[in-house]
Amino acid sequence: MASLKDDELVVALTTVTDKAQKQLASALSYHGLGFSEYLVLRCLQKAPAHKMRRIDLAQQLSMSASGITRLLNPMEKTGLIAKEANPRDARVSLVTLSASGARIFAESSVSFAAGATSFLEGLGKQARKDLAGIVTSLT
Amino acid sequence: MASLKDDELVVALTTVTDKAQKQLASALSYHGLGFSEYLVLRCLQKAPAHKMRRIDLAQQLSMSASGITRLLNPMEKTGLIAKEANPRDARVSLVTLSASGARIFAESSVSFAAGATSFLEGLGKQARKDLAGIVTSLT
DNA sequence: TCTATATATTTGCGGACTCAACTACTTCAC
DNA sequence: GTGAAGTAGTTGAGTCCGCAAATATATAGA
Repeated sequence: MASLKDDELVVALTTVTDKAQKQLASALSYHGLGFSEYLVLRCLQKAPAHKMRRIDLAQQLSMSASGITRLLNPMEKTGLIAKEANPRDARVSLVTLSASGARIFAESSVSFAAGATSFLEGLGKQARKDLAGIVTSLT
Repeated sequence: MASLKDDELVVALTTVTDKAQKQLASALSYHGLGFSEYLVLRCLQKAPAHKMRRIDLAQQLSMSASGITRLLNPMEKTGLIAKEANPRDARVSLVTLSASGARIFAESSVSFAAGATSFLEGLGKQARKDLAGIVTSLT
C-alpha cells in the first residue's frame, strides 16, 4: 500500500511518537511523574544494585549531563532516588533507587504499560513484531 | 525474533525517534532552521495557496496555540513567513509562505531528506513499507 | 613530583514549549 | 438587536532541557 518517501516516513514517525509520548506523559502524571523521570526509574530498576552514575543515565536517556542534574534534583528531594558517593572516584556521584522510588515505579509502570498497549492497539501481532525488528535495527 | 512487550516497544520507539529528531535538527541547523520551523514551512508548502490559520498549524504540529505564536514571531521577523488578515473573520490571522521562506524550505528539504535517508539506511525496502503501514495505522 | 589532559558534575544563561488568563471578534438564542 | 457562549490569538509565568563555562577530581607523562 502506501509507500512514503524517506522524509515523509520520518515526519510521520516523529508525529506518531510525539502523540505516544503525550499519552504516556498524561498517564504518568497521575503518579506525579514526568516522562523522563519515569525513564530514570526504569533505568535504575534494571541496573545492577539499582545504582548508576549520572553520566551513564544521561547516555541511556540521550540527555546532557546538565539535564540529568536538573532532572534528578527534585527526584532526590521527593525521595524517589538517593545520592551516594563512590569511594574509588570522588568525581562521580552514584544514583540509587529508593524503596519509595521502587514502589512508585511499580505503580506507574502499570499505567505506563496500559498506555503503551492502548497506543499500539491498532496493530496486530505481526505488525508489532515488525515494529520491534525495525526499532532494534534502527538503534 | 525479538518480541518486546508493549511498554518496551514504545520506549524503544521514543528512543529511536528522539535520535532521528536530533540528527535532523542538526542537519537543519545549517540552514538556520529548527525542527518545528521546518515543519511549519513544510505545512505551508503543502497548504492551498501556501496559506494557513495559526490554529490549524497548531493542530497539524500537535502544538498549543501559544507555542505557534512564539514559534512564528521570529520566523516573521526573518521574513520566512508573512502575516495576512482574513477579511471574513477579523479574529484569524493567516500565515503565508514568503518567497524567501519557500527558497529556504527547498534548500533545507534536501538536507532533511538526506538526514532521513541516512537515518533509515539500516532498513530494507520491505521494512520501510512495513514501517509506513504501521505509522499510518497508528495515526 | 609536577604539569597537562581527561572525566564527572554543577551552574548561568537562554530556547522552546505549555497552561491559564486575557483580549478581541463572531455567532447564536431569544 | 442584545446578551451569552464560542473561537482565534497573545501574554505571563513556569517547566524542561541544552550549551558553555566553572569546579573538582583522576590519570598519564616528563
